[in-house]
Amino acid sequence: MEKQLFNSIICKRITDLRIEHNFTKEKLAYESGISKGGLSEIEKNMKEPRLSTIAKLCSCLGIKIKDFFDFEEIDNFVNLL
Amino acid sequence: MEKQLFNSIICKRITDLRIEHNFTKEKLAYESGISKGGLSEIEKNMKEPRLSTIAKLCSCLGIKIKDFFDFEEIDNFVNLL
DNA sequence: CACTTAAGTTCATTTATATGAACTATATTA
DNA sequence: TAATATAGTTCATATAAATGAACTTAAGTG
Repeated sequence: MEKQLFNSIICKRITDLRIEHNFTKEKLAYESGISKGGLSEIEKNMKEPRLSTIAKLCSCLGIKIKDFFDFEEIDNFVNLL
Repeated sequence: MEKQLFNSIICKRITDLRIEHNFTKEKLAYESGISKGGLSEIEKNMKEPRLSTIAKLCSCLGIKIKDFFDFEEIDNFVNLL
């Protein structure tokens, strides 16, 4: 089942950052300390990642949480909540 | 049960912003479209708010999500994840 | 071709959050 | 005092995310 629009851009953001940093799903999951099955389902927009999950990913990718949420598409959708 | 340190500063952030904007828990919950019971437990650090919940609160408070995560204490704890 | 390895997906189970109703506490006032 | 209203809390239930194992897929290689 497809989740909401807001979640879909968050999940896409994870994929974009992962590719940008040259990680496979498997590697990012392992090094972040989350399950690769979970990351797979998140990137396919099948679940909404928990905040603590996003924090682990950010820590692994070396970016601040506020910067995770600082990207173009997000501002178009926040108003729809 | 007390939740992790990272979550505690996120929950405190919600309380701080709510007070700053002169909302009661009841009013913020109602206007954000979340349950007041849930908000109560979040502010008491009994649960980790979902990202979509934080997004609703930010929308109601009129702040961007990236700014929600832009505050002093957060940088001290991200490295501990 | 058969085998191995790496990457990704699926799913049953465990664990956790969101809801809404019932409850407590406090203040106000008729 | 009894009644009402407002704010906040607790908890059973419903719903959803995280895990880990089993699975698929594809690439490479003896």
